[in-house]
Amino acid sequence: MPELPEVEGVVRGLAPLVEGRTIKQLSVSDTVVTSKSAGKETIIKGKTVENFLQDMEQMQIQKIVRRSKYIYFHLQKQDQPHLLVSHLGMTGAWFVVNSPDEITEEKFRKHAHIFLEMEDGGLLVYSDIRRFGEMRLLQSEDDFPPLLEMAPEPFSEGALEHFLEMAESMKYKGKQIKEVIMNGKVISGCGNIYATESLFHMNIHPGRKAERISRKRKILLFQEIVRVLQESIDAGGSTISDYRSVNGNAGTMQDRLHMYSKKICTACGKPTKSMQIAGRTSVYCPACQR
DNA sequence: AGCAGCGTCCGGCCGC
DNA sequence: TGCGGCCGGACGCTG
Repeated sequence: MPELPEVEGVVRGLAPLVEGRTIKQLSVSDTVVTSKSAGKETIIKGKTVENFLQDMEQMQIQKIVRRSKYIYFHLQKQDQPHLLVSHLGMTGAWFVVNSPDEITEEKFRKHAHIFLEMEDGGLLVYSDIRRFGEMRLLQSEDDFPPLLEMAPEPFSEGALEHFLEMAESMKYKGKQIKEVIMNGKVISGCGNIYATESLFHMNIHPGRKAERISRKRKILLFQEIVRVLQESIDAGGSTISDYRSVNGNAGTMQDRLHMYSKKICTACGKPTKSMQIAGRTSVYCPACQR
């Protein structure tokens, strides 16, 4: 389940392989064609398959950057800038190969959906087992307003201030802290894994109301989130279920997790508990976290 | 207007 | 072995 560190790993892998290259032609899987013609919004959002294929042709990939959990492909065609925004959903992955057979893991090979063929050879493939991922071709961020509402990058100046302002606003102060920190308008890139870990390290119960946490502890919590995200980036992300970096590479952060998917608290040895917060399973230690 | 809650997009995996 | 139920980012819709 890719969160900020995993997406960062994908971007770092992808950028040197495809920046500067031009998409000669492209295709999508029969599955996507069939689903889309049945009226579904499978992977390719806000465009027909036909228009997507036509518009993407001859695009030059200028730059690839991460923004929150999204991958931004800055593109250009006939001097016009475009932006391909890719979200990996639960099970999305990118591969740079010569042929789809080179995708070694069967489930990713079997669920390869978008094929971008480069002018100078090589194939950029998007695979997505559950098809929860998204691909949007825009002129710029302005074409898709939710992107404009994202919180600043957590490592950037102003991110802490933004977090405090949001968390202390009327809208969020009555909400459970885990829901607040997993909200992309409050903090960028913190999903279930890193929210769970940060709250555990801070001994904060995930169900505690935001307003019942002092400003001082909120600041420490924010700093802990940033630290955990950075630790995970340095470890290459967490390889959990279907996350893969470019070409199927794996990270090691899953070995450094202390609470996410644990049955026993790694601090006190007592059994953990789990509750639903904003519809998501939230694991915590009732003894350590208050 | 704004918000809570649900629907959407799915296959893997678990338990019976 | 077959099969129903559960899981989940984030937008979009509904009441």
